[in-house]
Amino acid sequence: MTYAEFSKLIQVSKKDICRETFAENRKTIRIKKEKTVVKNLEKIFGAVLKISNQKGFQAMTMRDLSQESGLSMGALYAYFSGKDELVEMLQHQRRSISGRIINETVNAQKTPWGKLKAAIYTHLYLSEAMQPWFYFSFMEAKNLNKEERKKAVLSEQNSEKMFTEIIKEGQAEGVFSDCHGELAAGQIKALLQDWYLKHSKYTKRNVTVEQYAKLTLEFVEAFLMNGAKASSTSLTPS
Amino acid sequence: MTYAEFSKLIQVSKKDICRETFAENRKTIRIKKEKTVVKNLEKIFGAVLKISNQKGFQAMTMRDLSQESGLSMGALYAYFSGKDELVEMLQHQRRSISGRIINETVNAQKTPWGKLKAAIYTHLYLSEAMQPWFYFSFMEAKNLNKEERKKAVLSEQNSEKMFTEIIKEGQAEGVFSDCHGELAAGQIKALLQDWYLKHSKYTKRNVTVEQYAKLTLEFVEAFLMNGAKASSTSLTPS
DNA sequence: GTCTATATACGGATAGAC
DNA sequence: GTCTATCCGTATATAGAC
Repeated sequence: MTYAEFSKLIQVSKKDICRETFAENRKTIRIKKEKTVVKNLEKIFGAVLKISNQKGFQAMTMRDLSQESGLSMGALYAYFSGKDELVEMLQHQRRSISGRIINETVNAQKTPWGKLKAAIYTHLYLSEAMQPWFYFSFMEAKNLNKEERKKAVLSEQNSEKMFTEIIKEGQAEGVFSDCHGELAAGQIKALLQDWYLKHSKYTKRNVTVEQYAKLTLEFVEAFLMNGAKASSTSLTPS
Repeated sequence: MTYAEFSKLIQVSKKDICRETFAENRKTIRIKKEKTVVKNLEKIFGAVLKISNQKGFQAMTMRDLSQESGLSMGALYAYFSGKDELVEMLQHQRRSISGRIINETVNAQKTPWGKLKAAIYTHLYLSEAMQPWFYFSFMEAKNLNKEERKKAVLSEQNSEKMFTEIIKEGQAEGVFSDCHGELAAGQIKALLQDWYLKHSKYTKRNVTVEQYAKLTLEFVEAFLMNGAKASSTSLTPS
C-alpha cells in the first residue's frame, strides 16, 4: 500500500482529530458549538505543535500560543484549563488514534511476516501523517506530570510488546531466525522512531516514507530471515 | 575490547571532564583554585544532568540547581554567567571529548569492517560512560540558542558522514553490499542512539552494553554483508 | 464567544555581608 | 569563596467588558 492510499483509507486529517477531541472533552471545553470548537482546536493544536517542536513545550508561553493561533489568551482558556490539560489532550488523542489504527491493520493479517510488515508500514505511515504529534510525544514525555509519564511508558511498552509477540510467533512457526525477541523488537522500534525524530533530515534528502519503509523492511528481513548466523544473539553470557 | 577495558584506557571520569572544562573556561570562571573548581563543577554538572534529564533543562530553576548541587545561588553564578553559558559548557565538553576519542579509535583501524566495528563499539561505550551527557544533548538541542543548535546539527552530520564514508569505502573494496550508503549510515546511528535514549529500559532488563554492541554489529552485518538481496535498496524510483 | 487589562506568583540574576 | 536577601522582569490565569 502506498502512503497516499493509506491516507485516504484512514481518517487522520486534522479535522478528524479535532472532532474526536471535542467529543471526548465536552465537559471541560466551555464552548459548545462544534463548528467553532473544531475550527479553533485546529488552530490551537497546530500552534502548540509548531512552537513546542521548535523550542520546547515548557518554553512556549501562553502569549506565544495566543499569537501563533490567532486567539486571545482569554479565548484559549475557554478550551483548556491550563498547559497541563492542553498537553494531556494532545497526548491522549495521539495514543487513542494510533492504538486503534495499528490494532486494526495488524490484526487483519494472519501470518507473522504479514503482521510484521503491516506493523512496520502502519507505524511509519501513521507517524508520517501525524509527525508533529509523534515528535512531540517523544520529546516532551519526560517533562509531564507523573500520571502522563506513566501512560507514556505503558503505551511504549505495549507497542514494543506487539513486535515481540509477532517475532516470537514467527520463531515458533520456524519462519524467523532464533534471535532474542525482545531485543530485536527494540531495534525495530528504534528504526521506526528515527523516521519521525529526524523527519526534516529525510525530507531534505528527498527520501519518501515509502522508500524508508522498504529499506527498513529489508534491514529487518536480512536479520530475521537469516537463520544460521543470528542465533548467536541469545543473551546467555559467553 | 570490553567496556571495563575501554573505561580504563579512555579518560572520561567525571573528574577528568571537569578538569578539562576548567582549563577551557579559566577566563569566565571567577574561582581560581583548581581543586575547588573541579570539586564544584562535578557537583554542578551532576545536578544539572540529573534534574534536566528528569524534567527538562528549561524547567530546571536555579533554585532547583542550588538545592541539588548543595551550592547557593550566589556561588553558582561564580562558575557561569547564566543558564545559557552553563548549557554551552556542557555541550562543548561533550562534543570535544567524543570527537577526540572517536577519531582516535577509528583511525587506528585500517580495513572498512575494522573501522565500522570500532566506530560502533566506541560510540556505544562512550555513550555508556557519558550516558546522561548524550541524553541531554539529544533532548535539549532544539531548545538552545541559534548558535548552539547549529553546532549540534553540524556535529550530528559529521558523525553520520563518518559512517557513510566507511560504508562507501567498504563498497568500493567489494566487502559491503551495494546498499544506499547514507541511508544505511542513518539506520546504524538510529540503533546507536537507542542505547542512550532508552538506557533505563536496557538496564532494567539486564542488557549490558557489550551485549547490545554485539547485537548491533550482527544486525548491521546481516544487512551489509549480505550482497545479493540488499542491492534493491538503491533509491532509484521503481 | 472573544477580547483587554490586571492580580499574583515565580524565576533569573545581583549586591553586599561574612 | 560562599551565603542571604532582594530587585525586577515575565508568565500564568482570571475578571469583567463587549
